[in-house]
Amino acid sequence: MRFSRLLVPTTKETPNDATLASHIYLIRGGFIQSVGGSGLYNFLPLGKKVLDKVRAVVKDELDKAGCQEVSLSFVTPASLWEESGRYEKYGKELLRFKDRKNNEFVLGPTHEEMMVNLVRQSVKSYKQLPLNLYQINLKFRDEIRPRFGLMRGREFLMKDGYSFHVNEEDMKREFDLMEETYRKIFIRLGLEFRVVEADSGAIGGSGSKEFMVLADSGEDTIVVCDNCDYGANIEAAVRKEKPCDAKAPEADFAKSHTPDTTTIEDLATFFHVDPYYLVKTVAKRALYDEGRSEIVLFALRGSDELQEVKACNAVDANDLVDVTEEELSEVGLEAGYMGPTTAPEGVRVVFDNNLKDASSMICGANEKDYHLVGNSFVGLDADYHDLAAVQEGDLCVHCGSPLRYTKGIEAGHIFQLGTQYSEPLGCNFLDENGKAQPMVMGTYGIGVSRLIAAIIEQNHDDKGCIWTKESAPFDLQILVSNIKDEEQVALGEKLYEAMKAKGADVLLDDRKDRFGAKMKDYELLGVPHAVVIGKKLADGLVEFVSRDGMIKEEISSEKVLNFLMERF
RNA sequence: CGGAGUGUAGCGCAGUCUGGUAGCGCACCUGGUUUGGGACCAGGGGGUCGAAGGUUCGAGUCCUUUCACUCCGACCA
Repeated sequence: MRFSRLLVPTTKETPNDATLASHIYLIRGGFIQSVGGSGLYNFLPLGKKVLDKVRAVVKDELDKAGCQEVSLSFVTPASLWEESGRYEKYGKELLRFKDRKNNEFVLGPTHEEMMVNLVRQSVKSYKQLPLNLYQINLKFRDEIRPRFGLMRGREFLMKDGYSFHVNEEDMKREFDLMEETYRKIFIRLGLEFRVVEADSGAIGGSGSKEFMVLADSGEDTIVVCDNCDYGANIEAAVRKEKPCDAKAPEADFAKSHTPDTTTIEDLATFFHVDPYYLVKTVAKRALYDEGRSEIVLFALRGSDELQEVKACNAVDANDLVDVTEEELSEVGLEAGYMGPTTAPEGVRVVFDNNLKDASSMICGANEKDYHLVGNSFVGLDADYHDLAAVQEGDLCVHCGSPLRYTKGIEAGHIFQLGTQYSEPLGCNFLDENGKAQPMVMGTYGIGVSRLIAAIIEQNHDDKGCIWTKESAPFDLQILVSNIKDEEQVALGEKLYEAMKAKGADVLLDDRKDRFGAKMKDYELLGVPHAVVIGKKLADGLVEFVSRDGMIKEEISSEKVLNFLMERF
């Protein structure tokens, strides 16, 4: 391709809403173009090339692993979502609309229902299983707050795959195969990543893993162990039971007057105890289907923080929202003095696992200005769940080493679904005995357009993009410094034609601009290698540039063709 | 949905308080000079001033309504 013919509107100025490197450079480099803000983007020729290359890697590895590509209708009848029960559960991110006949449709952010529908219509026998089908298509998610360019757009390209099996065991085999396949994809794309245990969220199911591209700008906090390979999203991370060095307070059970002592900090000071021996009681309103909701008290140690996703899962709610003091009063609760043991009738209480058999605890008395001391939960029959967020320094359940936080970009997610969708949607097969059984499913996603952002987040410098080999828009860029110098042009053309003939994807910068402008554009676009044909050609020399580190190497102009032929 | 802002040329912005010819930088077009780090000179094109209504002789500017977008928070593959 000739630069003079290429539509790449590069700019010097950064768009004012862009803060992330990937967002800035993808826009400035003319890869993508914002469509009236709001998380919608056009892919310009260069962006489309990168997208296609990433997509090709994904497809190649999946096909090698035996998956089959399909393409599902983008518009989905709402009835399918009603069948699976997700129509209500999914919330406002699901874009819903009606056609002229007033039938309801959705634009799917993920396509479990559609794929199950496809399979239940065409697969009847165990002989046709297992099956792994995927598509790489646009998805739409009506984000509350789209931002960060391709990282969190509303419309995005995603690979979503679904596998169907006769039993759990075979599904797990496929799940492991997909993990391996995903690893290959991420490695080929040149990414530094970590596979972590995750919460399953709205997709549902159990045993899910996320592929996190490590980057400081990542939106997810992940907990990792440096000693072993344990890694988990903060939403799902577990830790070794936490001991406490501080002495337990000695007190018999009693009601204690504690005016103006409403925070854990105040209480710890007031009683001179470690927060470990205090009960933190967090009230949330849990939202369920059909608009039902209730106030739930989550009790955990004062030294811990509530992990909302865990809490939400513990009560099987669709969502948790904050409650106001007025709402608390209505059910007889007093902010700052809530406790799990004396909660008013009808208020649901969930205990953190860490409180099981705990003693010498201090908690709110559910009465203004009073706390209860000397509580013992030994043998207490209560609703116990893991509710606490793992903190840095907590110990790994596998090897006992300290855990630490890092940031990641979620670029892939694989789930063991089981029969969660096949059962309600009636996706059954006949087994050897002619008995109908629901298929056991797995589901696997990769955010393809998000991967592009992730690649740049991880691979850039202060000048622009540094594409990895398999994601680069071109293999090589040939930069003719002065387009009026016939010798330079002649060599540039010769190399360009020769490399093109060899099958390399080459970009020839034949524009009339000055050297500086061309160089800046090269750095911004981030093609892995360039040949710069400039002033030194008079001395028989050209430069070979590697974008990563901007390493320049002088090469004889006579030998450069051979050099390139060997290298590309 | 809560708080704060912004809508003026493709992009970034001034002009609005105090009503009176629609501006600047970048980008774009023409001609010329220039060609190793985003050049220079000269000339030029491009606007329903987010939308609707109102006040006024006159509205980008004042009033009312409305829409959109951005940022912080909550939330989220």
